[in-house]
Amino acid sequence: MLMALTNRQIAQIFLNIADILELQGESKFRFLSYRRAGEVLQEYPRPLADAAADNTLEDIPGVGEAIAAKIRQALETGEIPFYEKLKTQVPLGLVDIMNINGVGPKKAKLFWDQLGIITLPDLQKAAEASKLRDLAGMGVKSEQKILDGLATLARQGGRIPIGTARPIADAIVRRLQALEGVEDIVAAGSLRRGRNTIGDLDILVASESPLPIMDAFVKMPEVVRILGQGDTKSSVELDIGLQVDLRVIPHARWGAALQYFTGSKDHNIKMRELALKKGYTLNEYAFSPVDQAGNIIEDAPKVTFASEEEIYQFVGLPCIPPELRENDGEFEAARAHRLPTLITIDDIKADLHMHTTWSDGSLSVRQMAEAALQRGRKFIVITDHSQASVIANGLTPERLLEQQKEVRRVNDEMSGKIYVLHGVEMDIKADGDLDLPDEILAQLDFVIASLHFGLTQPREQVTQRLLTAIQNPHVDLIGHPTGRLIPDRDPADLDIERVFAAAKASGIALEINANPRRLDLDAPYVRRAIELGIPISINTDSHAADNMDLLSYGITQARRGWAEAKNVINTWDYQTFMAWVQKRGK
DNA sequence: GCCGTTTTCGGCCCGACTGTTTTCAGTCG
Repeated sequence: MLMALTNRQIAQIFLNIADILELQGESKFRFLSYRRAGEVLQEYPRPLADAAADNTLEDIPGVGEAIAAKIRQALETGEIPFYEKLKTQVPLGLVDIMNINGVGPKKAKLFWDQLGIITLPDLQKAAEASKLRDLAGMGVKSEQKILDGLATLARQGGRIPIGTARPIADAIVRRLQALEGVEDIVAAGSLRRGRNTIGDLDILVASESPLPIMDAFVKMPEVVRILGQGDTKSSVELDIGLQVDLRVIPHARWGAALQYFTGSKDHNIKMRELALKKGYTLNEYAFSPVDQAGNIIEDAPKVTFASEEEIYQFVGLPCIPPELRENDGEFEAARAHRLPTLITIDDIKADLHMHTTWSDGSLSVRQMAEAALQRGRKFIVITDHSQASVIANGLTPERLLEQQKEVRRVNDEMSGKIYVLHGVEMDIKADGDLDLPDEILAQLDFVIASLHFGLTQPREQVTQRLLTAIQNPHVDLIGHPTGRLIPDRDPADLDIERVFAAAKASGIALEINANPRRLDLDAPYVRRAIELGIPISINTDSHAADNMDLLSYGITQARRGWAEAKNVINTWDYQTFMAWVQKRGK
């Protein structure tokens, strides 16, 4: 029996193919095609088997005839002969070696050819034995840089969650902002686009005097290593293994710089192509007129802008919000004037998922209501855990009904300043049963059903559990549907299209859990759910007052999923919301 | 290998910094 390859596994194969082809000196356009396909497939929301079945593989951007054929091979046989052949020509360990900062295809090949190095430990040993410094183009400094890079890789191992990165970025921004000569400052890059995880921080500063700012930057206390320091650009590594890049530019060129350093890379490539069609080359500073051959016309004036809006306007487009800049349909939508009016945090009126001291929260019902009121919420639902979550002190039916009295009392006490509703976050048990009987659920204002255990069950089993919950008429929302935790727990292996189909049929809402460790649903799924007309709900799952401030992460995720206010039930007023839950069979 | 408001063929984004070099290749974002 063949084990089906996941989208991510197939994507990784294409990324590896790209690295191997690059190392072999293949045409850059060829290996870049494989890399782009790999990157796109990592994010593709549908199972590739489904796309193969309905013949839409080649509709995926970056996937043409050749790559579609290879995806089919992977799905049908579990391997791609072309990839198997490449692996006999180039050891796969070289792909890891190319991931070291400062080592690219040329160096990796050099180490392999000259010293037979094919794994990270091989490289470590050779560097420690001072064997790298005598190779052509190498020296003592390069050798040390590789040892540093190996240490970084071991310490950090990849991207960090946005919930960790954003506070660090905010702190750096606040510190640099206080310096003389800083006219403007922003954290750009994948942080500004709101990605779930951040590879490194890109800080952009507008100033006429970069040097003192660079100096203060590289001397920040948490800096353990200076990776580079130039006139306009510096890079450092922080104690937690995070790389931070600083760019300083004059304010008159802020627009192009901000656009450029926000990315994504693919989005920017597209922007430059659009500029070229208008007869300009675009870099991080300005549009420069080019001649027929594509050479910059030296004496022609360059076009600079202070705002991003003007950059987009110059290529004939409305400004594309940072969260959409992934070259994933946003240019087509912009050209057709069909960009979504993305939801903002000000659209949110309610938080429908929160815990109190009745289960594993740290505040009372009353205290949570006051904290929510303080943050401008118009209504909330108290949704403590149900009995199966023993560790979280989950509620038995008796305690749940006991709690309801308190919730009703608090609602009265708040006298309309904020409405406090009573619900539950009910477990979908590992055996597939729901944790509370229908006659209890029927007495609640709002019911969330969530998977907390058995997340590693086989696809059919875990999917069926969610379907059971979705088809129960008392359940209104599926909480954190895939159960993933960033960065350490993979999502459950759901047949997500079946989940969506069932949700669509039952009219249930799906959650974007705003906690930055969850951010579940992920943005591509949000976009797909919205396409299908499934209501989305953004909630903080708060266990304490300050958890409510994590809402912005959920909003960002919704925006990345192209969500408008109308797609999100938390934007409804109290009466509309109550009418919806009552119509659902209460 | 992908792709098309100039194209189904002939293009395919751009600059900063480093380390090793005497003018630049490699790497990165």
